[in-house]
This record gives sequence, structure tokens and C-alpha cells, in this order.
Amino acid sequence: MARRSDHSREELEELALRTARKIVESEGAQTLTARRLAGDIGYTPGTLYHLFGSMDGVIYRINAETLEKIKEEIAPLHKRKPAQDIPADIHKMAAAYINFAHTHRELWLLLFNTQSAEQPPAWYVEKIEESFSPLEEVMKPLYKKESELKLAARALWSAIHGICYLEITQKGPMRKSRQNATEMAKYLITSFLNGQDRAKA
Amino acid sequence: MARRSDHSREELEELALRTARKIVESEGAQTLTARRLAGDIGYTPGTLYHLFGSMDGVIYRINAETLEKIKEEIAPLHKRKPAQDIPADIHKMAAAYINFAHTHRELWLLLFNTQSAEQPPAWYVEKIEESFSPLEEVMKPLYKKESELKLAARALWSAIHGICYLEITQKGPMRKSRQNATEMAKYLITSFLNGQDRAKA
DNA sequence: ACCTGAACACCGTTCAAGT
DNA sequence: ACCTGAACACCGTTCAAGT
Repeated sequence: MARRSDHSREELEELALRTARKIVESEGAQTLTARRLAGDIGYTPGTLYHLFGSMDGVIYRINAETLEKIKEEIAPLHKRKPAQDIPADIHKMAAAYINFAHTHRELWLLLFNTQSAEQPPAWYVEKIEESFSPLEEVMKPLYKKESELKLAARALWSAIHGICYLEITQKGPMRKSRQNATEMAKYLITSFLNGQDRAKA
Repeated sequence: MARRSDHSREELEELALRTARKIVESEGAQTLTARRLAGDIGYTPGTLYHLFGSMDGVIYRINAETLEKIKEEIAPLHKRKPAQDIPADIHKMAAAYINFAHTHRELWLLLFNTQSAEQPPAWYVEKIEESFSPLEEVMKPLYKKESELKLAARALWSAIHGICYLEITQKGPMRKSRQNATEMAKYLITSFLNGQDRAKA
């Protein structure tokens, strides 16, 4: 059995989170249990509670990392230097989001398809808002009013997410095919942006 | 203890499903367990496996009922007699959907926020497709090509669902307020339909 | 044939006791 | 202070045995 001298608290937390993420990625969210995780890192369940407070605490930490990764995948697609093609940037972001959900299916499901008993901590809610900011930034030039920007960006983001979610979970009316979610998102974004141009004209 | 003479198989199934739905509605999906449900109807867990095969089997049956209810709430909002105001019908359907999710929160979460180990049975997949048909029907006059109708209807439905889902689960970037999901859906639908008109013109 | 009841192999979580 | 290990109160599921 491992002893406290083996790792500092920080090292132990990192080891636990890395191992937990590996379990989820390779065997799904269902197999991430306190006993399994503790066993894999050579400690007992009690240690996890000492470090993270609860299993939900572990999950929030993993999900925060996943949100960070999503943001990293999406943010660079906003090229601000040359003459901006905003619709193209939005299309790229949506495609990157859908692609992330497919390539990191289990982590993405842990993020969106898990219900925890606890209320999410404030730092986690903040992470959610951050992960979403790149789209709002790209869309900024399209709106004069801050309130309309927020409404439009959130509505569009939720829409893209919904298309992705129903495809991945197979809980909506659509066939199993990766092409479809991307295609739907493309169609939706194009129509949405067209409609907004028109409303302004 | 109850005996087989007390109920026919059909009666017993109905009793179990009615009781299960009541448990979910009043105490959430988490409290629906085999032992709890069996206890509430005066039988043992084994009986539930005899009737439904598994707890997932029970959940699919409840979810099928919920899909039926959703369809019932949404279908009548399509008034086909007078001069049709298709956008108005779509707005009403979205509002009804979002309203259902709020008034039947726990049943709606059981439908969309639960991951089962089993593959959904064919009759359940059929139910999903059916529940979604009213929107496709309303949108039909807007499209010449069947394939575009399908793409547009599914994209829009998924989008509305996504807006609703992220509000209810609080997993997306938005504040807690019922007004917001409805408002976002309104904005999205209006822009989407505007954009499609324009693409056709 | 229908249903039980006990068992199997697990859960999340807590906390006195050890080092 | 850190971690254990045992306990508490549960899970879903199976299946021989009873009626």
C-alpha cells in the first residue's frame, strides 16, 4: 500500500485525475467508481474523499479539464487578422465541436450526460461560461447591442450542441452517421445567419 | 405478500409502470430502483425482472409514455384548416415542448439524461421518430425536396431541444430562467425561417 | 406458471483507529 | 496529518426453490 511519503497532495491529485480520465476514456463513465479508481492508483476509497470530497468532486475536476480542451480546440479557429469571414469561422467552430464529441466520446458524455447530486461549484460554472466565449467573440461584430449578441450566441451554441447531443446519444430522430450532425449544423448555421442579415436589412 | 391471483400480468405491469412514474415524478430518476419499486407495489425485485427483463426495460416503457405525452402536447398545435401561419405553429410547438420539459422535469430528464447499458429496442426507436413527426408535418409545405424537409426539420428540432436541455440541466452557458429558453428558441426559429426564405428567393 | 428470497458482486460514503 | 479498513446502507441481477 502506498504511504503519504510517496506523493505530495498535488502529485496524488494529479495521479488520481489522470487515472480517472483514463478509465473513462477506455471503459466509459459507468466504470469510474471510487473503489476502482482507488485500486488503480494503489490507495483506498477514503483517500479520494480526503482529496476531492466526493466522487462528484472528481467528476467536476475531469469535466473542467474537458471544457478546457474544448475551448482550446475551438478558440484558434477564430482568425482575426485578415478580412474576416465570420460565417466560415462559425462553421469551423461547430465542426470542431462535433468532431471533439466524436473523438472524445466518453469524456464528452461524462460532461453532458451525467447527473450529479451536488450543485456545481462556482469555479465550475465559470469554466462553462469560459468554454463558450470564443463563439461569442467571433459573433461580436455582427451585433450592435450586447444583449442581442448574448442571446444570439447562446441560442446558436445551444442549437449546435443539441444537434451533436442527439446524434451521439441516439435519443433524437436521426440515423447513426457522423456526417449528419455536421451537415445539420451547417444547414442551421447558414439559415440562422442569413435570417439575421435579413432582419437587419 | 401479493400473490399471482391478485393481478393479471397486464394489471401488474400497469401497476408497476404507474408506480414507477410516480416515484420519478416526485423524487427523481435516481430514486427509481428495483427494490424501491418492488416494495411500493408489494412485490419483490425478482417479479420486475420477470415482467420487464431489467430496470432498463422499465425505464424504456416509462420513456415511451413520456414521448407519447410530448407528441400529444405538440401535435394539436398544428391547425391545418385556415390560411396557415407556419412560423406561428412552429413557435407554439417549441413553446409547448419547453413548457413540457419544465412541468414534467423529472420525466423529461429520465428520457434524455439517463444512459442505459442496453441498446434501445426497435419499438422504442420507432416511438422517438413518431414523437417528432408533428414538426416535420407542419414544415412540409415549405420544402419541395423531401430530403431538405427532413434535414431542416431535424436540425430545427435538435436545436430547440438543445436550448431546452442546456437550460434545464444548467450545463450550458446561461442563467436559470424559464423565460430564456423560450426567448432563445423564438429568436432561433425566426432567424432560421427567415434565412430559409431568403435562400429560396 | 408465477413469485419469492437469498445470494453474488458490486455501489457511495463515513469515520474511528492506526502510523 | 495522512491514510486505512471496516462498516453502513444501499445497488442490479440471477436463479434454485417454493406454492
